[in-house]
Amino acid sequence: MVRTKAESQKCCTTGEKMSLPDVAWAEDLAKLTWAMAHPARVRIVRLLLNRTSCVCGEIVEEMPLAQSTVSQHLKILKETGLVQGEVDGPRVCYCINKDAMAKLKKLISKL
Amino acid sequence: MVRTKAESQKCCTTGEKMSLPDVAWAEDLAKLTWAMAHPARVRIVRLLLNRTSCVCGEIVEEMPLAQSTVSQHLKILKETGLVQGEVDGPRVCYCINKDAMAKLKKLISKL
DNA sequence: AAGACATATCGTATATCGGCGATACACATT
DNA sequence: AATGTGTATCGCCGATATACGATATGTCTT
Repeated sequence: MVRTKAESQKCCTTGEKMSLPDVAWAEDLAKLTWAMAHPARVRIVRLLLNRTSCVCGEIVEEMPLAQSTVSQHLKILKETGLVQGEVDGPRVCYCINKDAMAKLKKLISKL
Repeated sequence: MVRTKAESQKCCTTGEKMSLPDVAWAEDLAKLTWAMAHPARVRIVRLLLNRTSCVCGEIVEEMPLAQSTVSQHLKILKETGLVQGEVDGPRVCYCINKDAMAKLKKLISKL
């Protein structure tokens, strides 16, 4: 337990009636944050933001993980919509879905 | 697989050399996002932001979860620093750690 | 000291994650 | 058709998350 007083922030001041935050919204945000809740996925997103795009193989090279593992993480990022994959001949080119990223940033910033 | 072309966003344009994003930073962000990666925890945070503070029991009442489960989620939020608990007599009063929240928002916004 | 109350922790069951190698699949080239 | 290359999926495993009831801990009151 935290037994020390909160130093710079007051606690236990009031208790207004609160409106139940809608569950759907919470699940929405949780889904997005969950996608970013793994260092590998954070790095992948970061990678894709630094470059304009990235072929899957390049991502694998940058990560200390097996190709199949990276592919799994990419799948998760795709499912949450944060990343898009475009088939480019024999390879797949990934890029950030800016709309989804914007949504994540908005939801977090409006917390 | 995603087989459709990304409509409004160009993909596979260039491939600049990228600097490996530091792992520590990724782990930092992943830890914070992981704390928010569950609807129940998102709702708890939301709850604490709406009110200035909240006694544990009130949180339990608002959630469709057992008291022990809520306590577990609170523990996770405390461990990541997003929330602070202050013992107030027989009860515990929780509030948001604004510094940690600011850090989360900053890390996300600077993505 | 004893009881009532609030919260944390323990123990357990189940589900999901995260990792890998092996394999399947898709596309391009020969 | 056959081969090669790049990527996705499968099957498996250990580790961890999630949920709960039961119990322990701690704090007020009587």
